[in-house]
Amino acid sequence: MSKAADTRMMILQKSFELIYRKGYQSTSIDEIIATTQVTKGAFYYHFKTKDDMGLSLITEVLYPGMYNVMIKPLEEGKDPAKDIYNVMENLLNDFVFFNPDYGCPAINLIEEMSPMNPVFKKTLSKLVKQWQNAIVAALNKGKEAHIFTGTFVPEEVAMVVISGYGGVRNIGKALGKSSYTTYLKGLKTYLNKL
Amino acid sequence: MSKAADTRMMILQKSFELIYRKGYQSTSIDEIIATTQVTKGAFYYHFKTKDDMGLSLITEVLYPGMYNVMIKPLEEGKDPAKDIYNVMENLLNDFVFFNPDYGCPAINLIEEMSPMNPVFKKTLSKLVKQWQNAIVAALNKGKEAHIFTGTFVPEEVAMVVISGYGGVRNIGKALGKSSYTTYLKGLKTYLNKL
DNA sequence: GACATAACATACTAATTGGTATGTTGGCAA
DNA sequence: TTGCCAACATACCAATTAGTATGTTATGTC
Repeated sequence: MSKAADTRMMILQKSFELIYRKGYQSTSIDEIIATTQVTKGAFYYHFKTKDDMGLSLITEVLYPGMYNVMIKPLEEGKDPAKDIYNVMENLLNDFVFFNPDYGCPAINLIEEMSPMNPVFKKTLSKLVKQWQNAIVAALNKGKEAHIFTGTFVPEEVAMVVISGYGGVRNIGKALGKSSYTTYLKGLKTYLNKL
Repeated sequence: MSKAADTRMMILQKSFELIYRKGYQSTSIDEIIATTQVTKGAFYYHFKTKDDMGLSLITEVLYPGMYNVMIKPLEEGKDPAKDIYNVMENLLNDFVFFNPDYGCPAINLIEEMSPMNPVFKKTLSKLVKQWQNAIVAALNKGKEAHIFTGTFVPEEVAMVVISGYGGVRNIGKALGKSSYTTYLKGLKTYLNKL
């Protein structure tokens, strides 16, 4: 990677951390260049506008990171109920970078930016749809393998699961990490009844 | 109500609408006084700071409004599973003031303000806890009346339900109102299996 | 080593922010 | 009718915002 690409990626990563903790609109360019030790000229050489940087951040940092944790395990796994639960537990408990106080960077951005900016909305909705598709595909694979006892609509289960994640990330900001534990127990019971 | 109290409440309600659509930090005092036709002097006569207004907004506008829709029906109802579903459907579909694009004002404020301001966090967490308690109480009443066939932990079910709401309000911002419909179907199936 | 351009650096700007200082006015008690 | 204070109104301010104009320096190519 060239030095310029290094600089660019460094700006994106540090910005990602700042925005994760403070929100997109509340993170100023001045603060970003202060923490990255990069000058304003350098910043605007790499990114046309703040939103250009924000969108690059989603596609180049958030997107790949989320794919590895939220989607890949579902594509590779064999027992959907267990796989979904493990993905969720991994997301909620094992990511030390993800703090209950600050929630999930993807959920935060959806919350803040979807109503403000249609380009953000579209970019972020892709992420949600991909997760949704991965969960539905996993459940359908499980159905074909006859490992479920009841009947259910995979799309509906996927929506309940995804919403649960987004919501517990939100509730966790107010009530703390104990929300995660309680939610995970409830999720396990739910998935086992499928 | 005195004229001064009228002015104060009018500021709170108009601010509530603005903040609901734009977020708390992105809604400026200047914009509030422009839409309320109230001068800056009047605003700062009624509220010490912006945060003072924000907190008043939560306790005096958001809180009472949410109580009527989220908690009261559960206290009065007889069939918890049905009651919980009805509250949710009512919240998601019947409130014309609540737009999928802008989500839920309470959830939005939790998302944005809990990490930034401990006073907001505490004030908002009360709202969540009250809803949680109401759901748990309703489920326990149902258990005593032996209307459930399975066994479950009410606290866990409450967390799954609350999280589901917060999450689908989030996802809905990205994917639109169809998320609500799918989620509600999944929720109904879930509640019927209790 | 000359030259071009990529990769930055510095200094500025106009607009917006929350908040304040200092007014003015309307209504009610004495 | 006078005096007083609640309830506003106006004019300002320092700090911060995203973005720009105009530099300088590093780096690869011939």
